[in-house]
Amino acid sequence: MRLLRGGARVAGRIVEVEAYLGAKDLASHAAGGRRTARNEVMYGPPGLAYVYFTYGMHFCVNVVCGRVDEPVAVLIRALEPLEGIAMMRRRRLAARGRAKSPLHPEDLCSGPARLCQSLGIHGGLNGVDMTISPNLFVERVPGTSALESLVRTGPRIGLGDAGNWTAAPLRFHLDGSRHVSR
DNA sequence: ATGACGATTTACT
DNA sequence: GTAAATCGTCATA
Repeated sequence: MRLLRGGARVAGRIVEVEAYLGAKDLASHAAGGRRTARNEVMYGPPGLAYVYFTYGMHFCVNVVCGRVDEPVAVLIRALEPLEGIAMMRRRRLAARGRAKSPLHPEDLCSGPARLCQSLGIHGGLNGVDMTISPNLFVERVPGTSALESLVRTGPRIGLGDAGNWTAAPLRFHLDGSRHVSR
């Protein structure tokens, strides 16, 4: 699968995701059935983009996957850059201000907030239909498949204490990809 | 009204 | 490994 940003035509292959499985998932923004202005689109139909702002400075993007009123979503954590790499680099450099460390190709989209910088994903895209919108969509890459043997699983990253759910193996990434988050 | 806390990134010791 | 940056959101009062 790949994530594509329209207009400037910037795209990447999805190589790392995390699943958030509804009201029972204590690590989810919708844990316990919490429903607020911020997470409202998680309760919408599948295919919507749930874009949220966090840590006072970063955006992250999810694909809503559950039925209406079921807050299931998949957080896109990393991409392998495919198109518009020069644009990605420009946006990342701009977002970092005058950072000192070098910006390697594998630093462009290897993290949920990094990929949002590279693709120019912001709060204005919250709620867009990713199956239709020319601005932001996900599509299958012809001739490819996520073979189970190439996908590894593990605990989700960056969670606080989420009880039983803290260590649930709901992070999935392509084995051996240099573009997954560190 | 207030305060604690992030589904993170970056730099520094 | 530890810590700073930085502010919207949410629970509590």
